[in-house]
Amino acid sequence: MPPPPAPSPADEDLGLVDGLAQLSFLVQSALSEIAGQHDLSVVQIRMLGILRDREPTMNQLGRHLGLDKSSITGLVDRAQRRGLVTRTASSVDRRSFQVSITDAGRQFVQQVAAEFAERIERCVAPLTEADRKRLSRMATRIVTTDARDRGIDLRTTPR
Amino acid sequence: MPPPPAPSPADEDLGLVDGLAQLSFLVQSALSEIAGQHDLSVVQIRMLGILRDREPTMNQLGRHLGLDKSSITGLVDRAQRRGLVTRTASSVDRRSFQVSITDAGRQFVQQVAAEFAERIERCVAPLTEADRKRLSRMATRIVTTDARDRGIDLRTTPR
DNA sequence: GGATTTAGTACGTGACACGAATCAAATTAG
DNA sequence: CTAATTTGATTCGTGTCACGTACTAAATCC
Repeated sequence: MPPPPAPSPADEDLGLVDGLAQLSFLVQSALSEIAGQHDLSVVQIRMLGILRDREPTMNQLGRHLGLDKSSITGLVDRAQRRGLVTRTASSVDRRSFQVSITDAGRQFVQQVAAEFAERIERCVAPLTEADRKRLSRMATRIVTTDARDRGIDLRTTPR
Repeated sequence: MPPPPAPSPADEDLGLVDGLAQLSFLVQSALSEIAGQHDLSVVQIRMLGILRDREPTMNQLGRHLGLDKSSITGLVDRAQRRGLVTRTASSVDRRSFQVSITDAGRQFVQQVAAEFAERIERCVAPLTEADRKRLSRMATRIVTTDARDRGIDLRTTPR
């Protein structure tokens, strides 16, 4: 949430909670803006990002994105209509499909990822190299711990 | 974007860019989940958070949220319908309204903020106290620098 | 005073997200 | 080996959100 500590003079610390909240809004809006320039939504990009090194079923994709399966159908529909992904009938379960990224989709995601990286690095420029290293470590730590906590999810999905 | 470095053994560093991206997804999903438990959306909560210590016009509110004015009408409409905010005719400009949070809205936002803080602190627990302090400082630094860069926005809006 | 800008609304469109209902295929029970 | 249940996915209806366009009324400019 926005700057609560209005009554400060110089550079007041926002506190961990508000700082992280605002940082997440910053990152998200950067992502949204860049994706938008390629006429893609954040969710679409997130999906493509997942599909970079995975070939999940609809269901698995839904779990990755934290979305209901009923949301996935439309998501994949739209992406497929634009030639970003494909549905392939599963050979083991005749009910399910494997979702794969197409070359076009891969190009998109690479382009967006590059622009995003550039943007983030610009935001992070005011930090010292040592701090950036620390920040990277800490973010990784938080994210992986959380992933572990809420049921394993890391690694690809070829199980 | 999800865990790209799959070929690692222990706790590989995700890198700054991916680490921050995933961290932002984590924060956002926490926020979304908590807001959802109170039957509110992230945007609604964000708006209420802004209105905690501001009383902007529709237009100013839109700028705070980075949304088009046409989006604001519906947003405020829905919130007003639920008794979370009010529109008050401006005394200086007969075209515009001041948007204010109601007591009910304030209660909601306080409750959500508390739960959110608790959740974030839990996520951040694996870090040492010193690291948490550093993380807070760095997040603040990034956020405030960015705000300064893209046209001043900090502080309340009584300009 | 007339032209232009500004604040907000109305309307249509489209992406998401969800829950409930549905169907077919797979799995489990008995 | 049927019968019952579970599971993968789709459809449909609803609601939020975001945008662009068009429009009204009030300010402001000249």
